[in-house]
Amino acid sequence: MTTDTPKYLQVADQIRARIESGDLAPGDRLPSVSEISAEWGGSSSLATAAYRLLVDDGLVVSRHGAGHYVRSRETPELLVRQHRRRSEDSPFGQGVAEQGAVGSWRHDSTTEQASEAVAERLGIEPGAAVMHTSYVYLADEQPVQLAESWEPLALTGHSLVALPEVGPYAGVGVAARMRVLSIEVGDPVERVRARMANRAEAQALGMTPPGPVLAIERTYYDQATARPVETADVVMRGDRWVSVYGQVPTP
Amino acid sequence: MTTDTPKYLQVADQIRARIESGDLAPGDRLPSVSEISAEWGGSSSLATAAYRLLVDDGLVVSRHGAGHYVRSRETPELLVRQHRRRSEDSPFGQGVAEQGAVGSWRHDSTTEQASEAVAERLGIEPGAAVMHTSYVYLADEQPVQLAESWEPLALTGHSLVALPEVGPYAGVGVAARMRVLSIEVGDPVERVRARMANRAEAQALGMTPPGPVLAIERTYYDQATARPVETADVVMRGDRWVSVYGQVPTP
DNA sequence: CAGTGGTCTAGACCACGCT
DNA sequence: GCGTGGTCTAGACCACTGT
Repeated sequence: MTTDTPKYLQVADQIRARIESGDLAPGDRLPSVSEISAEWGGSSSLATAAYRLLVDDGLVVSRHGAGHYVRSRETPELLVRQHRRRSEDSPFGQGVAEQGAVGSWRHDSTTEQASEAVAERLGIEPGAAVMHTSYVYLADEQPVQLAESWEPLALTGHSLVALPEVGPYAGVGVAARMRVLSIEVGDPVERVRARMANRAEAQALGMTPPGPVLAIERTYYDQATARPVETADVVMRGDRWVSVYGQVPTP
Repeated sequence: MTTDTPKYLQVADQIRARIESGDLAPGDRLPSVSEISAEWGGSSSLATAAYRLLVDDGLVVSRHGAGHYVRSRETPELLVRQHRRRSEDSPFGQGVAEQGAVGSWRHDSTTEQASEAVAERLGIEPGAAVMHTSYVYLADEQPVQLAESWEPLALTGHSLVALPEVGPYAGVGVAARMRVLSIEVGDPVERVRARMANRAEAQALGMTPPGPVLAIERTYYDQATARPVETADVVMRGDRWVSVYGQVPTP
């Protein structure tokens, strides 16, 4: 009864088992590469390959010159994106403020002709005029979220709120701005995906190397007519954000 | 002016550059390990290490005995996970059926003592008895979704619905099963994250290499008492699933 | 069959940290 | 200084594919 699983996997599995059983606690130092070589025979590459697996899995951290250690369970501070009813704020400001961080953003608006995809999402004809705004959101000066937003210009026309981020209605969120036009918007529809950041996003979000992101396609509708009034692509660092939907019932 | 970047990284970077520039197209065969050894000198481990990086990055696939190939960009049909109100089905069945696929699942239930994390989410004492069920969901025989579910045993006790997937109430979803106990559950609260699959998940979901996943922490509450009745960790392939929240208003 | 990738050995050299 | 991990060599053997 020979085992056909490679030896370096056996080594890794044994160490993993000792970690998961609690035999080795977070922060504990693991056997050195040469200790493993002595115990299992073979060359140093064996232990190195085993540790590489565990490091890739995030179970172990290696400190050059000091040894391998069981990773301490640091759950990085998570920013929360609460999808809340009847909120007047922009969804971004809420979560950041609740974490005690300082939120801010940069933006850039231009009018363009709706692409086929945007037109589809806004229920308008391709080529119709839309206001396109790009956002970069910062928490404590660190970019953490990107968004591209589109609104039909036919809706906001030449009103005070045509430019989302200019004038008295800057930064208050779609719901409040639309109310100026006597439009009531309800909860948005959000389509959430997980994917890898592309290079531009990774650079903008300071992710080296590129990591997973939450990509949300969000659309607000006029509650009276069910017509879309704003659609946006929101991209957030997967390691920093949780997007929350629904709420605990109040009995 | 020597470069201090390791040689295997240089090899990997050069191949990556050729792929990203389009010089090497998806599906193209890459230089063999021995060809690289001949070109760069050194042993086969050099090329092997370089290819390991690229494979881990998802840029390259290796076929044992056949060579390394530029990964082809398959964007498969997206399955939709609709988070819908007043639904009696389990959330999984809906989306799959709408895509014309055949959904099925495997499961495995055991009773255990609640861990600290699970107890926190269920609002019970750590160590209290819970029913723990592991699910693997398949669409057209392909595993596409994993879930770990916990329910307080104090709730379902020795009733017909203590085992989620046994008896007349198998596969109908939490809402319908809880109604048997005269418990009305509302919409769940979902906390959505994006992260990389760990190796076990990647293997279970057939993701080679590990890719981004949607990780959803879902909790159902008793609407009358606001007490949690079920909590689950759901993991879905990020390249296959969209999770949808909210709905277009009906004027 | 020849060619390929995956695993593994035995050991060398270097960069790093003080466990 | 000495032990540590990270890189690298030269090559062996096996498992797999048909490029």
